[in-house]
Amino acid sequence: MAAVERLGYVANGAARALAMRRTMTVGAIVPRFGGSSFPTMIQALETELSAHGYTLLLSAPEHHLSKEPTILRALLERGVDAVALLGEEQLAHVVPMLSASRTPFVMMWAPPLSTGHAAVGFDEQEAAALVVKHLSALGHRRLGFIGGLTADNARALRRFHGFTAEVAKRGMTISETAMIETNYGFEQGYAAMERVIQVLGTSDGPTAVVCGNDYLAAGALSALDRAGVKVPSELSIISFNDNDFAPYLHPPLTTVRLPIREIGEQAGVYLIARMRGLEPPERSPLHVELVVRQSTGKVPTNSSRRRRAARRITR
Amino acid sequence: MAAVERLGYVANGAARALAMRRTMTVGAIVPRFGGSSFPTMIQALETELSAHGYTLLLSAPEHHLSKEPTILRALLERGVDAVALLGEEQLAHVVPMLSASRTPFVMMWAPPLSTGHAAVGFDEQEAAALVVKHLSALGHRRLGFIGGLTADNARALRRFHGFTAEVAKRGMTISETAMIETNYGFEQGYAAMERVIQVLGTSDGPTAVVCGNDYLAAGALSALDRAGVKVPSELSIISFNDNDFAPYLHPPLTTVRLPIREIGEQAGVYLIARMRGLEPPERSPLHVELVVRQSTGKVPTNSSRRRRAARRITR
DNA sequence: TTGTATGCGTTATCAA
DNA sequence: TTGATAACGCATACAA
Repeated sequence: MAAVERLGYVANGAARALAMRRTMTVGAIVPRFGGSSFPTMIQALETELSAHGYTLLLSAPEHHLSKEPTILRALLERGVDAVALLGEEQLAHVVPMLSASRTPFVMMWAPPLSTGHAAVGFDEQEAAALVVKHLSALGHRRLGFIGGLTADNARALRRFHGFTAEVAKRGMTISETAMIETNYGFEQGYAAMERVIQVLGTSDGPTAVVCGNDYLAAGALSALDRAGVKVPSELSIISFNDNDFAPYLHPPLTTVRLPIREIGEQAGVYLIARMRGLEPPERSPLHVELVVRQSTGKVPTNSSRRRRAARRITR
Repeated sequence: MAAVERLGYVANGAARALAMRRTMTVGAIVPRFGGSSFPTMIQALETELSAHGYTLLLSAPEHHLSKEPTILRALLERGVDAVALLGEEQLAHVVPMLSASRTPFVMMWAPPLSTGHAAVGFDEQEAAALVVKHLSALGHRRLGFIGGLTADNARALRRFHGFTAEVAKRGMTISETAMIETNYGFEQGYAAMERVIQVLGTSDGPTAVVCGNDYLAAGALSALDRAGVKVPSELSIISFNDNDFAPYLHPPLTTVRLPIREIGEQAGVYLIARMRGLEPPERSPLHVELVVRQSTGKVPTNSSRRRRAARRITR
């Protein structure tokens, strides 16, 4: 080791990889990486991997389903020992290629058991249900939803389904013009809320709107502010908290906190076990959590007024 | 190629790297990656690299100056053809190791010529000066600054210096209690602004506060909202726009837009040229830009009142 | 054009 | 324990 130090010797990983038949490298394919909440997940993944001597090879295609098999191929040619993918929707060639090369892989932010492959995620529908329940408890009966594009985003789709299912289950109604699908982003949230504002107070108007993520929520809040609509007394907003900043918005929103860091962490743990030929440890389910930051937002209804009156009497 | 397709053949990159003496891989060391504005930069870098057949090996140490030479070493052992570093402050061993292995490297988000090494960044002091000039033009005379920790963050330090220098140059004054250094973050911005609120209206109180990035700004806005302070009529806020969301806050802030994506892009272009043994193209300087989103925020002064009166008379 | 041998730097195997 | 040697899979230079 003294000689190593003195001569500045650095091992040749290519030669080592050739002889050992492993590169101590893990690939990740994460589309639309910048401007999303994926970096948090990737940071956690990288931390876990590097703690065990692995290095992360990151591919960040600009478009999700960029049709080229070349991305995964490039990773496999680099000899990655395992691969982490984003989402369960993968191009047809992906899984076969991975299987053919006997490369362990895991799908991140995907429903655990749906595809038959290893996946780590949380129950997005439950998260949406949590939100609807909360609004229901506050007395809201008519809701809107500003969410991501469901066509190319399975996560947005699950949130949307969770939302509509719970609304139906509770006999609540949906404001048609306040059901908006759009790209994630501030401008998009702003534009969407501008449309919702048109129907506020009308028979189609919602008393609460669920935002698919905090970028949308921030934009929506801006639009409401500009229009002079009071949050949450005139319209309640609640948001999925992809980026953990909705609770700090102005006014702070009630949110569902999503375990994003944990996805990366568990994905790392899983892959490391697989690469070592060990049985991956039982994964503890990831929990979503409602974080209430608004004290108001309760919609007074006749029945709740009656209950309050009744309570007073009992005392 | 038909046989390749049929047999599912995938080249062995390790063997290829051994023979070719290059891996077509670039390493990046980017500390505190999640929750920062670095992902935008990295996405751009990766896009540029992958367009030329290179793959990105990402290291994301949790702490900036994690004392271990092992991070760079791991990258070099993987045989990266080039390395991208964040910032100009590097551990003593970094540059020597890179030079010894004759690995091209570039420092991202660093002042272009200060270190004698290749660096791509923008003039952060100019950005700060732009902000101060703007506030000065609005009539502000007494400013505060809520910024990042300057001790371990050269970028925050440059912004701070640019701010104080321009304030001094213009004969403006500084509100001592409104000069706050803290970690970037919503909570931190909130807490910092709470302290500033204490002195608002007093002789030490600022009429405008510059926020070191948009996380801080969002927190600060929340604190102001809670305290019932009107923005910008009672206190103006302006922010460096690391994450491009300050313009969409509530109320939208005037910001300095920073060319973050462009850093990654130029770093990629530079490294690719170096790896090919070509002379890197002349780099066009990266420009910061003031984005005004607040129509108000003007502080009425005696002189401006006089001017307005004068104008009225002229008509 | 097609085939063959050698080197790349390490690990692993086997013999001493 | 130490030393020599054969893979590892590809690129390249050279020969046919």
